Amino acid sequence: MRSLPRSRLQAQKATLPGTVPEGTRRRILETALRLFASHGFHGTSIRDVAKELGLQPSALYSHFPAKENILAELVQVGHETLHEVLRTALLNAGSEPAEQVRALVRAHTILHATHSQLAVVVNEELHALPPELAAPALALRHQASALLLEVVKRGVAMGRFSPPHLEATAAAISAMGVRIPYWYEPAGALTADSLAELHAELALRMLGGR
Amino acid sequence: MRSLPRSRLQAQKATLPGTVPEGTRRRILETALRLFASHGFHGTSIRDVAKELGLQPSALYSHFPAKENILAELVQVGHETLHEVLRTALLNAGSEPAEQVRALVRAHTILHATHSQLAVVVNEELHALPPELAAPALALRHQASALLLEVVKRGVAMGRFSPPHLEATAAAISAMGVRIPYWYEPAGALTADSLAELHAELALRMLGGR
DNA sequence: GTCTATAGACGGATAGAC
DNA sequence: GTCTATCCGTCTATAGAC
Repeated sequence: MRSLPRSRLQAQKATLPGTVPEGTRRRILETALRLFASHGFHGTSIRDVAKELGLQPSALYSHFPAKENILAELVQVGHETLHEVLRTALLNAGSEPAEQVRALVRAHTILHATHSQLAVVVNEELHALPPELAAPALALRHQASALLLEVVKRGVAMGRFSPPHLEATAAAISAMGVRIPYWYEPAGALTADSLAELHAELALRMLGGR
Repeated sequence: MRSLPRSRLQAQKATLPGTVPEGTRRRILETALRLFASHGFHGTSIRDVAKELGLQPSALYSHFPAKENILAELVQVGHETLHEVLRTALLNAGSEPAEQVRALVRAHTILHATHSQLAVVVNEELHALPPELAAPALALRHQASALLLEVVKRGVAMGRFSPPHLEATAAAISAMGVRIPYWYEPAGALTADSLAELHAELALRMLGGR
């Protein structure tokens, strides 16, 4: 990345959710997260990450066996966080399908609005991992998308929802969240909580739930 | 790209819309489109493109001055096509806001469903271009998104729509289309036309237009 | 317009001292 | 755990013959 052309995302804080302990290892992950989000995995070199941290390139190999393992850990943390956040939201929601959809969409929206860079890396750079490193994250992803689909199906069965198409509507609801990093500005007038309410409302409209 | 890890998209036909004449130049663009969509711009080398075409790497430089000019042309064609398709759709629609939204969403959906690879490259690899090469495409993109926003605003002013939030709802409508390449399978049961109708319906539900 | 050959920079990763 | 130094493969791009 000698040229440093454009940046995919404005370089924000790059905070890492989850339970990664403080230290150089975590600083590597946070720096790589920021650079991968801006320039992509293949557009970022080990030297770029090291320079940003004031380290020599070889120092990184005391913390990760290879460059792709840095990405793998980011992707894994991202998927674990998503899955955890959705699962908790659903557990804390009532039994009414509309409330469950609200809870899922709110959690999905807030996660994407507050961890934009991780969302971008998880969604755009997963393909750079060899299958064996991507597999655990893919399994979590399928579980997460199944959560919404099941709630929607149950709502339809109970006569609460009337979406024009199950999978396409679930995909549209999910798409709202996934696209947040590309237009939403946290510093703007719209708070993450407000956006979460908005998306919940739009989801229920799509489902015919109101 | 010695390792060839994962592929972001199933390798389809990779047809190029627009008016690029037949010949080696076009074959380069189509091959690069397929490889950029699968492995990204930085994950694809000039050698990869040449090998796929049965050419030597140096032969490509008779057609393009540099690798980034191949991407720039793909990005430009993609944005020109999008803008043209939306403009035409709007011209052929009536004056009723709901019909105009239907027309825009239908066109947006069909383009993304039938040119998935170009959509992916346009959306995920634009950042790899230096600003001066990306600028014309960015201008077209802003024009295109303004089309939807203006129709929505007019519909609100006429009392036809009642979206919970102008920009967020327009973003959600656009997101449906942009995410198509990541889940829709053209060979499946859902045709592009059916999906277009579905998305138009979902858009009008979000707008409170029915 | 395509070839062979290669220049010259940059890539990931390792060896070994401290 | 970080450093210096380096290996060596791949990268984009060019030179020059045909």
